[in-house]
Amino acid sequence: MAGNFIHDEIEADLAAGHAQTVHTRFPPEPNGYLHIGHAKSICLNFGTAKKYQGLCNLRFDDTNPAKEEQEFMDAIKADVRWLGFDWQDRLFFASDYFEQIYQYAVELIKAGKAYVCELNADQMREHRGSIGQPATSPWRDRPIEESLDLFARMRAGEFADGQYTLRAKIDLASPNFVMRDPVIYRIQHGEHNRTGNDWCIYPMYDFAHPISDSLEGITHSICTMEFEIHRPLYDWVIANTSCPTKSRQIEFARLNLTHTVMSKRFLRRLVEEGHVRGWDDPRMPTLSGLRRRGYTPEAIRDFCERIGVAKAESMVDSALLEHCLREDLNTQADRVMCVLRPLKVVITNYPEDGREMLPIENNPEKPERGKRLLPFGREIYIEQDDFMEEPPKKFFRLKPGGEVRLKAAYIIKCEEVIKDEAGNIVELHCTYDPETISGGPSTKKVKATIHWVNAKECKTVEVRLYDYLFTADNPYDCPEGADFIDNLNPNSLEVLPDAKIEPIYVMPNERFQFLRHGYFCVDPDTENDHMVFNRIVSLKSSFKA
RNA sequence: UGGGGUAUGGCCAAGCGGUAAGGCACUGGUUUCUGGCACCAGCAUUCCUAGGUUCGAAUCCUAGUACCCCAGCCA
Repeated sequence: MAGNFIHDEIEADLAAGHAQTVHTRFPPEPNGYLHIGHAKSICLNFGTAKKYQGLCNLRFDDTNPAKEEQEFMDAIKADVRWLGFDWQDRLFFASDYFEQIYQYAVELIKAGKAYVCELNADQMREHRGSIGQPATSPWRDRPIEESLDLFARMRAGEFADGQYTLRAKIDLASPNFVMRDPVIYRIQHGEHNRTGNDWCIYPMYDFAHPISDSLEGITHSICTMEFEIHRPLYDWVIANTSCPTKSRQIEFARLNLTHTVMSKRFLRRLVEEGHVRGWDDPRMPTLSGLRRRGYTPEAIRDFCERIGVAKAESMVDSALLEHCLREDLNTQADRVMCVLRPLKVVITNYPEDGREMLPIENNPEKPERGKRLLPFGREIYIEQDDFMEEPPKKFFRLKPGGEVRLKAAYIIKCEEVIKDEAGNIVELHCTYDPETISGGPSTKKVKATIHWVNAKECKTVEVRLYDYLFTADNPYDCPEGADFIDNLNPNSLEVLPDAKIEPIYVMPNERFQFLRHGYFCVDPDTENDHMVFNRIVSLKSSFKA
């Protein structure tokens, strides 16, 4: 893994003896699906641990039973594994530490460093103070014994939600609001998906996280920039409790990608309002969406490597992700010919019942992938776009009287354009030159080689072409009164129900390069007699009309 | 308006006082039975601005400017 400022810090810590090993963690809250932004964090945490021969834990930060679900935990584990990372036997849950966290809270109360407050949420807001104006709490000087008793009764379930909180006694006048006696425990009745009804009080993130890190022996707690102002509190908790080890929090900037949104809240809206077909819609930046689309874990890891890690807010161009994908798939994916929008071509000088099997390479980047045989015949389909009746000068595919090579077959010449009454081109009559068989002695050159399929021996398949979900680079950039939803790309999905593919057998999730089009993946909607392909990413093209 | 953070080409990003890495994008060209891939070449006299220190500054100092985050009993 390439270095970054976090690694510089880690190396300094190692050199100074502040840490002997490197132990990180990836701590998702199981309240949603992972997206490519999480992939950055996963690669950073697991990658950093590996770089320094350390370990990385997977820990669910499940301290808010109202939001968290088993479904998300299962999906998160599957996504992390799919991305290629292994937490071995180190799957942890903040909820495993509830009893210990509780005891640390008691310890704080006994030391006069925490107290039970009776302000409700609204009152606490009113007492929060403002810039230059300290917060207040009438309960700050409650006797230790009284807080201890109240806290025990909070745990025992004697009170209603919100009636009491436990607050750390730090500094009501701090310019950093996080330090103005933050709530560290709240009452929340309702079932927790792992601890059931064992608890009705739950620790806040700011209290549970440093303690969880410490209990697991985490040396470097890597998180995103918005937690930077929480770091004094993170350090305070470790310094003011007897928790076993000291961990250091280091923050980095989260990933933003052009043409998409990354916040869980907005992704949820896309799903719930039906703008996409689910969390795993191939247009979604979720790992499950990218997986279904056909993205490879290798490409995603490579992308996370290339974007770097820094503290400045940034928005990475989606073109980089696409580049990583093309680079990976170029060597991985076998080539196949598929005509997306078919145009029938009759080769008039080819025998009526003629048929021959022509060899074609599977992957020019990998000769060891060998060749396969393609059926050729008198009637074929070519791409509608590969013929133009009145082409611009730079167009060098098929035109009236013009010639092109059919990949792995012959050079054909367009003799006649057949149209219907409405003037639409319905068919082409061409002739072929038998001397120009691919691999043969002919030295005849033409400007273009196009793909084709045999009309008699091809399969009709459904192809789904995906484009950016949002037209704007930054979907949040919208006129006043508008919403990011208004930036949705109306053409983010185009379904082609009548594509023609050469006769092949496919495996679920298998990826191909459709020659001259792009990379495609078998979608799970595929059934025996109905194949569905997703376009993962198109090929680059330097053709300019 | 208090606190915290960040500013290097269109987009990321190295750089840590010795004279601006790399990738993506883009632009030319070579090659090609994929207008793909590969290959070659080009792409910041300048690092948010203005002063200062120094033989020498993107790097140090001073003063500004812009943007992001913070007043949940979310994480």
